[in-house]
Amino acid sequence: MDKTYSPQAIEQALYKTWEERGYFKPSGQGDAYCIMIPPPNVTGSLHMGHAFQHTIMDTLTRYKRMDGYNTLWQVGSDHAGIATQMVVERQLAAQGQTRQALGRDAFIDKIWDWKAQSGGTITSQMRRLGDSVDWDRERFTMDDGLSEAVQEVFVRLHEENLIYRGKRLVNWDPKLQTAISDLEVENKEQQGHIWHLRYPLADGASTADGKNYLVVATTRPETMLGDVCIAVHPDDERYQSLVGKFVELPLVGRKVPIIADSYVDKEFGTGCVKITPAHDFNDYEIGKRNNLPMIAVLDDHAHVRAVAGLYTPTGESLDNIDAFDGTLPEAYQGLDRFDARKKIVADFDALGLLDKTEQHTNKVPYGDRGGVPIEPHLTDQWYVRVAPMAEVATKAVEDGEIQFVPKQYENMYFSWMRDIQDWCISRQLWWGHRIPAWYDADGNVYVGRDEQEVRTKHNLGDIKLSQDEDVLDTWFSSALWTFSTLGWPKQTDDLKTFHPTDVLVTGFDIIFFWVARMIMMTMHFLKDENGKPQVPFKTVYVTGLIRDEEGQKMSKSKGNVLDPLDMIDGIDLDTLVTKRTANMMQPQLEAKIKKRTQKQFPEGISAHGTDALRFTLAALASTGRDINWDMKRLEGYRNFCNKLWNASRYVLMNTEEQDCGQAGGEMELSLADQWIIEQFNDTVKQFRSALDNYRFDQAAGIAYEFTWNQFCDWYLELTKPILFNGSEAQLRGTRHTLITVLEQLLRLLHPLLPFITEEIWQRVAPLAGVTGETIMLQAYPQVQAERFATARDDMEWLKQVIVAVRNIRGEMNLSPSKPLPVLFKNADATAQQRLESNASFLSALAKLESVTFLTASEEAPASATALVGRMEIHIPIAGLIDTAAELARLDKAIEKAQKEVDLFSRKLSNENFVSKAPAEVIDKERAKQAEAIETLQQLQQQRSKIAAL
RNA sequence: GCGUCCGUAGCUCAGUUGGUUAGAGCACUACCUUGACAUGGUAGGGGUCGGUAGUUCGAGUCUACUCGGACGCACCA
Repeated sequence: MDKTYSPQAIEQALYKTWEERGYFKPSGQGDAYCIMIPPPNVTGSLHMGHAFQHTIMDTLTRYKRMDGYNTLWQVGSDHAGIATQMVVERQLAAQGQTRQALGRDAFIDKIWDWKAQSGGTITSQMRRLGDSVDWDRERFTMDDGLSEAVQEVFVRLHEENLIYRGKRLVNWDPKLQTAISDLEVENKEQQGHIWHLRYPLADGASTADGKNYLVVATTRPETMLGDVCIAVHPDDERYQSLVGKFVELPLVGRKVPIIADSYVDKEFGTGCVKITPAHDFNDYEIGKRNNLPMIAVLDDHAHVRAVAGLYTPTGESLDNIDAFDGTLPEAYQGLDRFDARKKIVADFDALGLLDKTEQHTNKVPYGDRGGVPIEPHLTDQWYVRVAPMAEVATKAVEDGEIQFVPKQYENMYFSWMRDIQDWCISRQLWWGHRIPAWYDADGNVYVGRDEQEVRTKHNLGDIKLSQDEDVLDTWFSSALWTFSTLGWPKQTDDLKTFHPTDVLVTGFDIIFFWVARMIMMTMHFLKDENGKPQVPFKTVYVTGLIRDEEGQKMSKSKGNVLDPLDMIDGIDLDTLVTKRTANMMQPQLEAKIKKRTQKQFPEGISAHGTDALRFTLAALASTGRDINWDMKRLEGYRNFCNKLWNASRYVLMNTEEQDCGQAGGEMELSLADQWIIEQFNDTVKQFRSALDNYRFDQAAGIAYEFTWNQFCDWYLELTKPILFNGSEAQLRGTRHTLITVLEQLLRLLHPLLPFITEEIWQRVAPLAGVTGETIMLQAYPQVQAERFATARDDMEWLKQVIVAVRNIRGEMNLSPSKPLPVLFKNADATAQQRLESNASFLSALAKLESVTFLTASEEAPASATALVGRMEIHIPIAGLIDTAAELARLDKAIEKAQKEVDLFSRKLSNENFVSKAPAEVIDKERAKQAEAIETLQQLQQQRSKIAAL
């Protein structure tokens, strides 16, 4: 083996072998264990958050696979409707083309081209991360099978009246020209204005205080073109007498009524609200409640129309409203919404109808993709009636059929499910699943699996039909992921075997988008043999966000994004800067990002390898918490890998071509051998329990502690005296222990550190008498019955003695190379036995020259001392050290002991404590007090002895 | 406005149902090229757990209030 661990030399070749040999496939044996990958965007790339989630999924998958389960990690990607279409449109724009010019079919072909070209990015990244997914089952939301599932679900839901089409107010993105769901709207706080407009009262009416106008406050004056009434609170004494009367709508010259509705807040603004049902969600509700018509004044581009759309409260078209035919004032026709706003304010001002203008902070809805303000817009859309499905889905979590880890996310889930809105599933895009609905010339709609089915079912003969132009929300297909990937609507063996799946690993940000909808859809369509709805998964492990060192979210515009592959392979500064500043939408940020990057990574990033990255992510994965990324941790865990590598080198150097006892022969296990076997057994127990409880941070800690602090620091050192001086039987015992413990340790660590463990295991396994092609398919270590209980106690005690001697050496500044004579006093029979039978360990690790036992009556010479229990350790200091240093050392120890004595005395002299605390607690405190007093006395005696010199 | 989470050593984080003298990694100090490893070894320094008030024999751990930060939901004419 090379002296230094170099991940780049081993990782990729190993993965290739694993994949080629089909190790990632379900074994077909044992209970099923299945994880569905959250499908990443097919044309995207993996970021640190993915690396994090994939580490967790792969760790679980490898653990369960080794533990004998029929394990499937299902892989695939989604088509990311808007995002992908935007990317390709941008490419077209760069060539001076538009999708409209290209036409629908040609444009979709372009997207498939783009998918073919960029779709490999993610899969190659996943291979670099070591993901043990079954590549032969890779699925894509737009492939034939999944498309069939989408269609089937749509048709069936429609038949069940759970999907309907209607003209409703939706969130409309005027830039992307499509509807989006509530979830895709981000409310941004913004400094704006609120305008107070005067609406003259009609028919000579006047307000209580004698004015001939009402004042309404609005942040969106341009919508006044579509006002249908003024609303006041029914209890508002200022306006009660005006209810039922009318105002003259300025600029448009329509008369609209004054109505009473308790939605209005008397305290806010003037207490009068203009109502525009076609342009505001609250107004829409008021309109429906009060049976008011709707006047839509903006078109799909959010420009003022020439002729407004006129509708009944439920969305049917009207020719006119009270003789108003919809024609809007010429002055505003064709104006963009914001230009219209300016002009309307100016015109009110000119007419003396602008009462006042105030500064106002309000929240403006923005589309999370297009980045422009969303316009509430009346359009025909398809909806899923989710309430009935939500009820079932909520109950599944309430009843514990599905559990969130950490549990607190269940609250978030419940709060969303409680007042869930119907889901707008149609999108005015080209890239996606085309809605399986056809229209005849009269606008009648027919839903079916294909045109032929529709014609047959509805006896349409050969009349002209045209399919709905729209596609479905990407999340509609993602919602079917757990069962569509397994072959549904066919009743496949895979479905029977792997569904319901076991764990879903995902970020909290898509609990609503994805998790909740998956639960609803799955439970609606999949039933077990008793007809009971099947959950898609039993556990939802929710991860936090990976942030940068300063706790900032990683984002392209901040220029603080880290690519997991750069953690693995390393990257030089220039390349990193180039990467971070490429394709900036805002070029002015470039300089800032460059500076920041140069400051953060003056030397670039060095290579750390996949294993170190994975271990770091696991170690940082405390539940339910965001992770502030820390390069130092990554470095530390690369060092850990190096440690494991070199420890293995040591083991191999001492076992290769040696008799490790595999062929029989007398074998004697040393105390250290026995101790490490028990330590390892404990570690297996803890490690498994950590994984079973999704505590990857603890698992990493347990692995680190055992490997470095026990196996390397103690055990390997303890084998040296035996390997250099042991008998045949002892050699065989120690070599056997070395190689078998290492072999098992590698198996234990494999789920977290797949590459390094496989690489080493290939050499180690034969020496340990283990056969098999790969560590991946070896049995996972099991907890064994305890074999060497006393060895563990003996060794832990011996370690204390060694540490005590080292401590004296360190504190007294004695050269590490100088062997020291040591005298033991007050050694009881057990202590003496422990010391005598392990003299070689003691001498080697504490570097001793001689060991002497003093009887009770023998006086120790002037010494530096330490206590282990009641036993005194003396290292004669004559000629070695100055007494001042030893006095200082003792003073420190005395101070500490004194503190303890005080603490326990205080506790035990507390009447309340003694009378109320449980007896066992008191006994424990008493014992500790006695111990502390004895320690203090011994130290004080020793001090006076030294002081007397 | 409603709700959730977080605030523990210089930094990043653990700390299970309240019970020893609060832990780890990194960073720091001293010494050490010892035949697995300087991506190393040995020893060491460092926090009273955001604040206040409570409950309790006992609180980092429970309660209330409070300060600071993150997030979710709702509202804003």
